[in-house]
Amino acid sequence: MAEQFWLMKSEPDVFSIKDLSERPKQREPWDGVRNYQARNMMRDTMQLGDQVLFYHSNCNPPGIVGIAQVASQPYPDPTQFDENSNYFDPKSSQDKPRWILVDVAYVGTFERMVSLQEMKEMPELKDMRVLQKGNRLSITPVSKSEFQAIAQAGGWGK
DNA sequence: GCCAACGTTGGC
DNA sequence: GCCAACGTTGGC
Repeated sequence: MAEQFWLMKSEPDVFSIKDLSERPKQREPWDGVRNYQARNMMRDTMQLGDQVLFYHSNCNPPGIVGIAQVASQPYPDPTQFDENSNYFDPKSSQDKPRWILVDVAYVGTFERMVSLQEMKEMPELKDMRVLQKGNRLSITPVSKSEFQAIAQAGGWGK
């Protein structure tokens, strides 16, 4: 399959790209997703090695701060079984897990953040899913040209 | 903190 | 299956 690209949102107060870069293996299960569309993309469409734009949400300013990649096959999100977790789901079971995730690995941090504001001003990104009004999905597909435009704006790969 | 947009729940 | 009520997201 051709290489694919994604945007994944994370609140930096909860889990930032710096947190990812400081993990011992620079990799982390992308847990806590409790939206079926986002789950389905991790479960059904993501492939090992897919490139990910790491987006900081619910902060000031929001925007894309770096690059990660898909680092595992899909598997059940362990937090859904943990009664002490905020992400515990009493309707899920080991037999029939409801929530599926992939691991994400650190690739690099941009020289400079590409803010949401800037993204809205880039003509190459006018059709980008995450910029459409009312979009709240935490995982969205990104085209290769969109990915490249953002990476370049972030000073990546020079 | 506000609130628009959207997803989920549950009564019927 | 409809839809009102409610909860969450996330920019501002």
